[in-house]
Amino acid sequence: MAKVTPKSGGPRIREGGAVREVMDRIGDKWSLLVIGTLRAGPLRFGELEAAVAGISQRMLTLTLKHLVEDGLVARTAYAEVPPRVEYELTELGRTLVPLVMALAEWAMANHEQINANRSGHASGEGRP
Amino acid sequence: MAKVTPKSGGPRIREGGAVREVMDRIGDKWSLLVIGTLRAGPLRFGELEAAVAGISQRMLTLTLKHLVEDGLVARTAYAEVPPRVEYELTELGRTLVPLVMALAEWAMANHEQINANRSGHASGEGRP
DNA sequence: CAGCATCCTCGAGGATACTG
DNA sequence: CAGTATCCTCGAGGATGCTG
Repeated sequence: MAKVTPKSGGPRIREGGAVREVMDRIGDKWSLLVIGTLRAGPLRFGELEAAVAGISQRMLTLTLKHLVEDGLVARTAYAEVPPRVEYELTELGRTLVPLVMALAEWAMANHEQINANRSGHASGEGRP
Repeated sequence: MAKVTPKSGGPRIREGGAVREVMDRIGDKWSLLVIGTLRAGPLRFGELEAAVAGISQRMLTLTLKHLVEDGLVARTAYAEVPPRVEYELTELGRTLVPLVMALAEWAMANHEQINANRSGHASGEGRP
């Protein structure tokens, strides 16, 4: 996989590889939800589990592991009992917050219209 | 259910339902790729297939069908032979373009760093 | 509390072939 | 050219139980 078909005149962007690559990482709903949830500050595992609510413990573990690996989230374990672990966005992760929030806001602003379109999409879809 | 966004003061956003819902639709990589590809103007089925390149014909069909149902993409079939069908973003779909592009640009700007972090994520991930 | 490990299901998605 | 139909695989992801 490589270049996209260069279209005449249009401001073409090299979206082939990088976007796909990154999307495979942060493109899944859990990652985006977690990032959005962490934007306010550090949270513990349990807090995240409650905040995202709907995510399984396994998925939260995996998602966090990936995000930490990618350097989007920092994990801090406090060696005490009971164990406490906090997750927070790194600088890199924070640069993603505005995009995630924009997406979230778009979703909230338009999900009704989308639902409406989906129900009877023979009337006037797409024309707000 | 026209939820307002209390983004100022209380840094808590009602992201539970709507975001998840919309993410399930446009959150998959194919939808985002297709939307991004269509931003320059109408494209025919075959052009899209070539432009996205990596997408299977089946997935393109399904993705387009969903996007049309959601009112993000308009389908125009010209009754002629050989058949010609063009897809283009609706008004609603166009409002999503800036976000998609922002995501694409973020991806291209940071995928190297992410890859670096993933390889040896004990060095300087995130930017501590 | 935080988090691996295991089993199992279910549907996203690719390959292929056919049609209008 | 623009799909539709069918089969089949593979891995995302939930449920459950155990450990540090």
